[in-house]
Amino acid sequence: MAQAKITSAEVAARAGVSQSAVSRVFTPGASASRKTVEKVRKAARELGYRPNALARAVVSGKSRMIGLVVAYLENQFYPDVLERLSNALQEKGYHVLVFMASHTAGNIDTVVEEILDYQVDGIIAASVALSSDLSNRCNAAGVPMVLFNRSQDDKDMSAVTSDNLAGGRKVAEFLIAGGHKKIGYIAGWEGASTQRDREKGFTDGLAAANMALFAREVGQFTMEDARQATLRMFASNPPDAVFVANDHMAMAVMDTLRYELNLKVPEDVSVVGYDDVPTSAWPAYNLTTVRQPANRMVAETVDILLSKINDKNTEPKRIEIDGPLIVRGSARNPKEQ
Amino acid sequence: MAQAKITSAEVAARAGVSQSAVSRVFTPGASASRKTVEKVRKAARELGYRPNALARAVVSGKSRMIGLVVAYLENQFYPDVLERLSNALQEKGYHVLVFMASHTAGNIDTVVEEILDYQVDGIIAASVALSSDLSNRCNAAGVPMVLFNRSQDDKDMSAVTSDNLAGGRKVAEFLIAGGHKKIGYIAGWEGASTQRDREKGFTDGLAAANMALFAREVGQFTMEDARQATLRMFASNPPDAVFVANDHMAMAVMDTLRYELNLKVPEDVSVVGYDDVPTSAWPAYNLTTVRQPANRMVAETVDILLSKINDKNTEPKRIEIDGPLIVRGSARNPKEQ
DNA sequence: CTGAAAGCGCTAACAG
DNA sequence: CTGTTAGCGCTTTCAG
Repeated sequence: MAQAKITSAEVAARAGVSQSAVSRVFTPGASASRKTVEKVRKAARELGYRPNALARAVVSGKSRMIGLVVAYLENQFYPDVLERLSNALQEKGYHVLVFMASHTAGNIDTVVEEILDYQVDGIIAASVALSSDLSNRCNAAGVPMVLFNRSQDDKDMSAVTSDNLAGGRKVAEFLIAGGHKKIGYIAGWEGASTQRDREKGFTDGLAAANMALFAREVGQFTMEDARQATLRMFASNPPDAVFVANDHMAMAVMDTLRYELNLKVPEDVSVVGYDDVPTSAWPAYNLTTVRQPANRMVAETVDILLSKINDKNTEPKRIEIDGPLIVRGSARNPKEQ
Repeated sequence: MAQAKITSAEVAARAGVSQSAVSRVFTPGASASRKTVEKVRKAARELGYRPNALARAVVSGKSRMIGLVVAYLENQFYPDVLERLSNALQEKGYHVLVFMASHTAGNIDTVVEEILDYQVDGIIAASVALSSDLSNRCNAAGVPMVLFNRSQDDKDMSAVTSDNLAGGRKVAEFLIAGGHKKIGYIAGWEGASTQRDREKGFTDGLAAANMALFAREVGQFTMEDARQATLRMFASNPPDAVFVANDHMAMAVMDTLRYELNLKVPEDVSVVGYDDVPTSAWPAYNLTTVRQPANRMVAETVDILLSKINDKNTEPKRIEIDGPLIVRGSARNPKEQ
């Protein structure tokens, strides 16, 4: 039957020490004599005692929980990131409280309020834009936050992204080197900084070679919108290459090209994506793409967040990590011409 | 600057009522006069007060957090489930504390102990097997647990799965009806109940038609192992159809068949999977598969867990939800012969 | 190093 | 309905 939970007082009684002694034994930085430690550990083991993390949090003001806000897990990049993030944080003794900022479950502002209620030590917002009002609240509550894969103009906000500008430019250079003349772009949701930066880098790269976008459609970062965008683009004036703002959409674009438009990739059209999600390496897609170095991005994110937790006065940091172009088979390769 | 957090006492002072009055106003089931409610709400709004969920949890014994143990998010079925689970729980006022039971971050037993430390109200274990010792600890701690997509012999353990036995049988019948004579099976990790049940249902279905497995290899539920398994199977005695224990592996099998073995699917080999993950519907795979009704499985899981939280004496339940065979193009279709 | 005592912010009887 | 009074389980001074 459900045995009542063991308290430190009970352990203390059994070990013949004070309750605070028990607390010290289970507090990382505290000191106790070898003898006390042994007695307490023994009693604790026999009773099956484990400290109550919540009570500890209430009094110490540190919950060792990190709130993670994430919008949708359909794009493979995010499960991957979630897993890495959770692992990295677990290693540091933190745990992740997940909040889905989906459409159904109330708006994002509500979600962040709820997170704050749980006294998280920090917040990671993955691919969600926050009202500045909200970031103020977090600040007011003294809860550091870092944006993952999004950046905001707000100078006090830490953010980790890949170098989307450079990435977009690399794609342009690659496509130009491949001899493409009619280059199209399928955009993501235009409110996203990643979308804007990738496009900017891309068109800058084009401009550097005196070229401009031959066609442009918006795919909103969803597969269905990307499909529609592809159909529209190829109905009017078909390009010979298309850069798609992320892999998730790029795969929809490839499918649409191949199975609805009967076009060959890369013979008829070159396709390049962004992210390098696991699926992109599958033979069926074999997608040329810019890699977002998830491991390094995660490491930086955790790093910044923990620094800020340990010292609230740490300056906000914006990091852009360079990612390589991964050349596979979905785009004509200049080297092999 | 980081303003100190507001307490109910401060709100009480400003509203000119007692601290407990404030507590009542913010406690769902409690009663307070219209007048008090107004005064308190006003003061709270002005101060930006929100109740501390952790302090509440300590004293009430209810944290309104659910621990979710999940092993790996690479198989798309799980991100999908995680998202649905989190949404469903959020709607009921619960939040999800995620624990990755990965290889790197310590073994699963440790993970569950950590969850328990956070005083979660319940645990959902997705696709992870627990030592019976561990389920005892949860029981002892009075924390209900339900297994998702796994079942265990332990009769006290609630579990929600699809009807894997029936699913496996459907595949056998479908393949037989398709006129296949040499039917192979690529197994998942053999410790998994899903693997065992799917295979059992499948071979039972074969046996009912006086057939037996023509070939069998183990793919461990990973793409690379599945690839190797495929290579082995087709090197020795190639079947004309293969049932793969889940979609994640099935896609690796298809890729291997097409791009390494130069076989056509379904002309040379029929492939059928299990799960119906989003990717399976993509034109590149167009995989015939047994759908696991994630939405219903999630709904049941949440239902069972919350019932048990509200009344610890609720009987454990094992639910198997029937899922349809989704006929697409990766296997020869009897109807079209 | 150790115990006693004072809280952390909140809920839950308990009288009124 | 409301305020007062105890705690929840733990950390953290503070003397010793």
